Amino acid sequence: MDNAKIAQQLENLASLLEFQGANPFRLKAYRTGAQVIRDSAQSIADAVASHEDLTAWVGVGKSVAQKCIELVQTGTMQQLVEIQKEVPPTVLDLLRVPNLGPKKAAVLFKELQIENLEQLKRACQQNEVQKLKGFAAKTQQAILDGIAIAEQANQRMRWDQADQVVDALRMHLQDVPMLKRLEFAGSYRRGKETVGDIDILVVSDDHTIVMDRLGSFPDLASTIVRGGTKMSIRLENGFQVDLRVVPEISFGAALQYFTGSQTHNVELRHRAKQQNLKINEWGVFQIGSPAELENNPSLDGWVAGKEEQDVYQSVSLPWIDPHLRENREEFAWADADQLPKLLELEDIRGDLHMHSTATDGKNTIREMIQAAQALGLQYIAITDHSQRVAVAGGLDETRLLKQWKEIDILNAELGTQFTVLKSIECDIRENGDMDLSDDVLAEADWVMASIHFGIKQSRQEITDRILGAIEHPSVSAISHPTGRLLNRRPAYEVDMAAVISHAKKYGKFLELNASSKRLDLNDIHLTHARQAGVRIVISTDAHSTDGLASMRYGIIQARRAGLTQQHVVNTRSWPEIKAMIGVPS
DNA sequence: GCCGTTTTCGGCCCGACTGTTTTCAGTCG
Repeated sequence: MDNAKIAQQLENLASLLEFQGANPFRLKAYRTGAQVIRDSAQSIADAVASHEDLTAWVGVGKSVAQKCIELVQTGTMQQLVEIQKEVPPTVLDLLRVPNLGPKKAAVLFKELQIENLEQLKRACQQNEVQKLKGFAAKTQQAILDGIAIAEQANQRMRWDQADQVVDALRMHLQDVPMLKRLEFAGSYRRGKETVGDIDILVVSDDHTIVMDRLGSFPDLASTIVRGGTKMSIRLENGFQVDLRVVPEISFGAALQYFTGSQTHNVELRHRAKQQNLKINEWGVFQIGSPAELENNPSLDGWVAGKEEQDVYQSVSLPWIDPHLRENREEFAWADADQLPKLLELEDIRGDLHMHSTATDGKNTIREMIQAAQALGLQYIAITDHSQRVAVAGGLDETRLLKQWKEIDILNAELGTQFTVLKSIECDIRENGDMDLSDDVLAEADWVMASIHFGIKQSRQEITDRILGAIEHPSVSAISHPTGRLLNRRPAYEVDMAAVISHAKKYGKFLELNASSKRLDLNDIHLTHARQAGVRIVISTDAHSTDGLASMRYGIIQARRAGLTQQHVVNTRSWPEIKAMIGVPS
């Protein structure tokens, strides 16, 4: 059982206990434990096998440790099994309904035996819900509205989709009269691969005019709440947009607060408290000061809040990049004054994964070269599909060798200014064989190996296929190593810890596929690769000249994993990369 | 349930908004 599964079980346990009204701090403890376990590069299963003391991990105490041991050794958690006899797991669906939290859901379960969305909907329609104490007509209607939202796709947006919504909102809001500052916060600003809602932060002396403008956004479906400083709307596509209007003196504190993540903020405020300070969205305050009592930044006791870096500075921390704010390593780095200089788009010198019209790409090699040159790149690899990918017109050896002759001619034309690598995205067949002969692969400049078929195989089979490819002398990198498609297809079963250690041993690279639909590896796997010393290649997998712009999505993902220029191979010249392939890192 | 450079007990981040209320609980972020 891997860390993610263990974390999921702990979270389920916390949610079901919450339903039963358990001590909130106990739930917090389980959820903290789950996050620590999910983020850790070390396998819990391995730690249990070697009788390691799990309570040495901060956030894991006696109880969570015992549950981990039980899960690893037996595959189940008795306490979870027991509680599921009392509370059916389907009740967790109820918690996805906006306006319905654990307290109200528990009442509905207890009083009306409601276990799922279908039963809840019927109870509302039959006016059973509004008869309950603490519920009334408005609450019943709010639940009914919420069910419709929960039944909708209810997915998080991919970051690139959120980016488009943000652009539209910015265009709509930026010329509001008397608008002093406008910023987008939340998981969008943290660059998370998917975004749950959009958070807008505004400084203006006139709250009404800003909120009225948001209320006229063309894609608006409904206004959820509107108060003095806060407004929430729902868009036609179901997504929520939150607006906060704050005074100029509070902008930094509010930006920090609404950027999150929640666990990052909890840690920051915890540190503030130890220094007799309190941080909220209005600023940093001396505890017990008049301003703290009044929440009025103009009074004494206000310490900081105008700029985000002032907030961090007030608790003796350097400004921390939003991409790192997940309460993983950033505070330890900040304490040691070792925050990394994160990778930037300008650091990238080449793109080592793209397709041409020879297979399923939309542009010719010459067009891809021109587009790459326009972006300032020094080299590209044309990595068309191999023959196994028949639907894409994958290349057999004859066609591949012909393409390489074409590339020779182009390189002769280009001179020393730009280099096109003779490459291939070679499939790892279901039986573990490479899709092209060793002789042909040996002639390539650059070989990426990837899995497109047999993705339902067992964890062991898929892992073995990838480990075999890593060992192949001609393979340089494994592309989109987990095969996931965001919001569409989960990762296939693969032992990433084994892949990472094998890549290290054989000096091969792992790809961060920058396509906004993939972003594969994810931030956690990238972090583990960095910690293990495995080098990463970030590439676009472009199927057209436009696709080359996807590099920026990969940069954000890499930054979230704390990657710097030195962790990423294609920040180097091609000859430097070539010298690194197959050299254990 | 977890934690500790004030603590092995006593605290655990913090505030806005809504609805059902006579002063606050629930939900959300």
